[in-house]
Formats: sequence, structure tokens, C-alpha cells
Amino acid sequence: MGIPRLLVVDDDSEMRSMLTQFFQQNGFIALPASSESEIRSHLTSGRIDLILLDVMLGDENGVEICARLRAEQDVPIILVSALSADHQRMAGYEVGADDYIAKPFNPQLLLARVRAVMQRAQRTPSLAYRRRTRTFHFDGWVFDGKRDEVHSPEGYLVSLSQRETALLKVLLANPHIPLTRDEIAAALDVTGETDKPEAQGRAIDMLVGRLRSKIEVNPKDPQMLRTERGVGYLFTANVSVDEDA
Amino acid sequence: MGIPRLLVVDDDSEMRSMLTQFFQQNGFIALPASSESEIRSHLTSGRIDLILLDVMLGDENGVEICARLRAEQDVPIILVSALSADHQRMAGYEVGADDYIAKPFNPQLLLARVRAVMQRAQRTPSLAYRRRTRTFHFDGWVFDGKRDEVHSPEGYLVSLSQRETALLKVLLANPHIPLTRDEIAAALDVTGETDKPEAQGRAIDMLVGRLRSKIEVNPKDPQMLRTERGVGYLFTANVSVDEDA
DNA sequence: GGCCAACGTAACACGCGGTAACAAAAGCGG
DNA sequence: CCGCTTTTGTTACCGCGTGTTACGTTGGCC
Repeated sequence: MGIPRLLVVDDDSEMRSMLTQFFQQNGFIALPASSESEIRSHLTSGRIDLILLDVMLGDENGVEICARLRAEQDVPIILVSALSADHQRMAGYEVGADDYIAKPFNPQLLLARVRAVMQRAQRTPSLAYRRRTRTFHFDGWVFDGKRDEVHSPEGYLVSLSQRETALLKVLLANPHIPLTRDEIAAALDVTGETDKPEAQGRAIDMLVGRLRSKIEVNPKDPQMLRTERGVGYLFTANVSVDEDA
Repeated sequence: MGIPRLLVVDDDSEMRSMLTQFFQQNGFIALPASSESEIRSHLTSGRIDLILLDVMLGDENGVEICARLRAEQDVPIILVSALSADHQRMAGYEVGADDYIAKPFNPQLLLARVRAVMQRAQRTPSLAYRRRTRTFHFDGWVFDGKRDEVHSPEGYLVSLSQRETALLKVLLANPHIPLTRDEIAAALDVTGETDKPEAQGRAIDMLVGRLRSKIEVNPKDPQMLRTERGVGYLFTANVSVDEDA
């Protein structure tokens, strides 16, 4: 596939150059853009593997641009927003974005998300990303990606809380990758201010514990949602994704 | 089998040439590469006996590359990382790496690991390395390679701590080779800074003692986990490995 | 045998993480 | 607006794994 080519769309020039530099340093080819027309010219003039699209674009609206692009193209899109409202996030998903991340963000997390989306795109190149409904399978469990519930291997329906669902999504997006509590918290709280290095208590521990009690056969000896002592948590389950639906 | 052919994957060119030179001097054919696409082209264009894969590859992630390669190929992989986090190590194992070593590393230890992995691969040439579940047998004991437990010759289940399991893995990878405490510590702590010649207390002694108390018939007169006075410890047991499972 | 360094290990200390119990916050219906 | 329920975060407690210390024992060497 060669070097991944990434389009950075933001109307703030400072943000734009910061992001392009960051991605260049991490081995991407990062191209700046600030409007829908610029995006389109890039798309027609060369290969673009992923678009990082700011939601607030001055006179234009990233969500709508995303919807329009998606109606025509298969290119993966990650929406970026300074708005902390959670519902915006859902709006983004429904419009067809592949992921949604809040500004300011943890650079490492952004990188991880970008890579995750690109890998998915690579695995299922053509049809992917037209329909938004994705179904996740892991260790016999089934998660439809939108409702706050999962189906157990035996067929039972287990209902989750919003937070538990959000955690599950984070885990499903990063299987076999250890996540620190801070990373998880940042991924959960779209309101996440990066300038908040303060300890966030043991909320994540509790959340993990509660999710475990619902989806682990034996919560005392977790098989999927493992603890990495001194580090964080690790989701060890082979995740497969059903596009379509 | 001829001269072993080894692929050195690292994005730092200095590191790459240092490693390739080192292996060339030790009788390997070492080929440099720096990206997943390069790896793939090498794999298709010629025989590769082992891949030494850096975890941090700028834009790409070694762990994920490892997982992808493993889904398709049988080639042995050793992950190399500068990350000091121990969890990465486990993540590597679970993703299907045959071994995992921290940077900066002891060159001799690296050589030993490389040889160990290649020998295993040679013993079980064709089917090997598709399934990740490797089972180790030694003196009637059985270790499944991933759970923190061993089965005694009599069939009892003995549970180990993470650290004890890690130690056991090191020993199983180096049977009949005397290991100094420093070597063991370096192999255990991926946090191993080579610039840390400071004494690390008697932690290894304790660890060895605790493992002995669990797997030696008579811990006072150890048969498998022997001490080499003034040197370190030596694992004297014939180790055999079951691929597949 | 006597000396000393190396080793085994019991006892202790410490930190991390699980979790019960409680408190605070968010929904929800009247 | 007010109770009630559900969800979410906090606090406190405890167990477990792991490293350190201290002391006893072993084994080599003179």
C-alpha cells in the first residue's frame, strides 16, 4: 500500500500545520486542506487513504461535508471536533464517519484511531464504509454497534449501560493493544481536555469491573478483558466485524 | 537448511545497519527492511527464516503487522521494542510473536533467542506457526504457554504468578544454558535499561525460590532449576515443544 | 577446621488492583 | 418541583504479588 496518504482538513491554519507535521513525523504523507472544494480536488487528483475532517469549518459544516462525500465515495473519514457534546458524536457516526474524536486530543490516541480505521479499510477495500451499521463478533459474543446490549454466546441478551457500551467500543477498536487508564478515559470522554493530567480516581477500574461482571464467564478470572498490572487493561479476543446489515 | 536468512525490520537506519552487520558477523544472511510492504516483498521474493520486527515503526505498528503476517504466513517473528512497558510484551505474545525482546538488548541474548526460535521452527517445519498455541513439555510437566499455570506429571494443576510464568518462559527458551541473574532480569523486565548496571537486589533469587517451591519435587534439592554457584541459574530439563494443539 | 562469600528463605513492607458500600448525578414520571 | 430509580464516581478495605531485609546455611578455599 506504500506510504499512507492523509488529508488534514481544518480551517485553523495553526492546527492544520501542527497536525500535518505530526503525521509527517509519524510516517504519513499529510496534505492540508481547509474547504470542501479543496478536499474534492485532492480526491480527484490523487489517492487519499483517509480524511481527518474538522467539524467546525467556519462557514462550512464538517458533518454535512462528510455526509455528502460518503454519498459518493468510500474514502474513510474521521471527524474531529472541539464540541464536547456527546450527541454530536453520535451524529457523526450516523452520517457515516468511521470514527469521531474530540479536540484537544491525545496525539497517540489519534494515531491509534487513524491506524485502526485504515486497517479496517484495507481489509475490506471496496464495499466497506457505505453502510454504517457494523456488527462486532468476539468470542461468541455479538454486539450490534449501536444498542446498549450484547448477545452472549448462548444467545442471552445482556444489557449494558451507556458507559459500559462506550468502553466496549474502545476495546473492540483496540484488541490486543494494552490501554492505559488515561487512554481509556480520553477515549470515553469526548469532552477530554488533554491539559488534564490530573488523576481521575478509580472510575475506570469500576467501569471495567462492571463490564466484566456482565460479559465474563468468571469475572474473577477474566479471559477477554485482562488486567495488565501497573499498566492498564488489554482486550484479548479476536474481533471480527460485519459490515453490511 | 543452509545459511539462515533473517529479515531485520526497523525504521531507524542506524539500528538497522547495526543489527544486520551484527548478524552477518554471526553467520546469518541479514536483510534490512523498514515497512510492512518491504517485508511482504521480501517474503514473496525469497526464503525468510525469521523476522526481527521492531514494534515502533513510525507510522506502522509492529504488533499489528505481526498479527497480520501471522494470519497469513508461518514465518517466525521476534518482536523488538524500546517500550519499557511489560504489557507490550504480553501483547506481543498473544498476537503470535515467537519471542519478544527489549531494546537496548544484550546482543548475546538476542542471538540466543533468535537461534532458539529458529531451532523450534526447524524441528516442526511445515505445519508450525499457524496456530499460536504452543505447549511445552519438560520432565513430565506441561505448560500451555499462555495461562499462568502448569500441569504436574501427576496431573495436578499448579498455578503460577505472572512473574513466575515469565521466568519459566525464559528458562524454557534457554535450557541447558547457564543464565546470570542480570540476564534473567533483563529478559523479564522489558524495562531493562542496559545502562543500569546497578545491583537489583535478590529479587531473582526469591523468584527462583518461589518457582522451585512450586515445580520441584524437593525444593531443597532442585533437579530442574539448578543453581550455578557464583554464576546464576541453569535449567536442566529436556524441553520439547508441541506446535498446533 | 575456620573463614567468607554466595545462596535459601522467612518475615516484612509496599503498591496495585478488585470490590463493597456509599455518595453524587442523571433520568423519569408524576 | 419532588421523590424514586438507575447509572456513575469515590472512598475504604483487603488480598495478592513482588521486592527487601535479615539471618541461617552451604560450600569452596586456605
